[in-house]
Amino acid sequence: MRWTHWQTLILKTPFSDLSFKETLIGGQAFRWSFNEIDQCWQGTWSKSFTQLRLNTEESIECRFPEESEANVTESLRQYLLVDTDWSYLTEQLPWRSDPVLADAIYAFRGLRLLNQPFAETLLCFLCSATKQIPQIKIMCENMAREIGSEIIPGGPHALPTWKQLSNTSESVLRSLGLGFRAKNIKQTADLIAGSNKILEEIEGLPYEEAKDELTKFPGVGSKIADCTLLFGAQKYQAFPVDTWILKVLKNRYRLKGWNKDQLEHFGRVHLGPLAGYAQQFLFAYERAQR
DNA sequence: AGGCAGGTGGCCA
DNA sequence: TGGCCACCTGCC
Repeated sequence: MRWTHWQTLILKTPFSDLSFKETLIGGQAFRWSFNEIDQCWQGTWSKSFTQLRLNTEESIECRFPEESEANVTESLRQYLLVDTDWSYLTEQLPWRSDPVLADAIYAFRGLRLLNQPFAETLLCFLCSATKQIPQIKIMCENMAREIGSEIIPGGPHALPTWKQLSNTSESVLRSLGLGFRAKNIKQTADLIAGSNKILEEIEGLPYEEAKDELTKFPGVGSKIADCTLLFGAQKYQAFPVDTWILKVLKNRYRLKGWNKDQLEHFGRVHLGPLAGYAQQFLFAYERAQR
């Protein structure tokens, strides 16, 4: 594969080495890996494929297969939200009165949320139930390879569309290692394929309504709906409570005995309209201690 | 070798 | 409402 020359992308907010890596493979996206031969990160989203490396902290370099669509650089800029002022958003978080959050922000300075395609985000997180990140990545790779379309001739495949998934049998999905998630994905695919523009409509709804709609899909509960809205629809008030956040809240915030609904409510009230961004810091911080 | 992992949904008190 | 459990599969 022939690559374009490396281009520089200036970032409004710098990364650190740690936050760059955490942003790509920390668990909000499952389509990035380190290419040892080229010594850079590579990943796919939508119909795009790119390689990235951290240049200075204020900029990254990117390149694309020569056959890429003309707008691929702009697509990457939107995916990475290069013009968003993440340091300003971080300032809005209640770290001044919250030493746990302050520590997490300090450790992962420059961490950001990606702006992933909504449909793909839903699919990836439907795979995530009781699975660790490496396993989720394998499921996504398998689906892309066997069902998704080639992005570049001879290159990687995109994740399948919901249309492609609805044309795939549950047993084929099971053969790709999805386990009991295969049934949920198949049924969700049939619902989406049978209703024109339903995902676009949900993505455009206000947070609460979008969450209500998403949880109507089989296999999508509160946590997966919140991940989909946070990482795939830029609804930053979404506050996914998973096992790691449960640990943070129960142990570091001393909220043992609270149930999940109460903890979700606590997060929303205490962390405010950017609760999801705060969650990403807390998640990274807690996982780093394991 | 058995238990557990970025959950969800159904069932029962 | 709240607790318990099955559900696939792979990995330690």
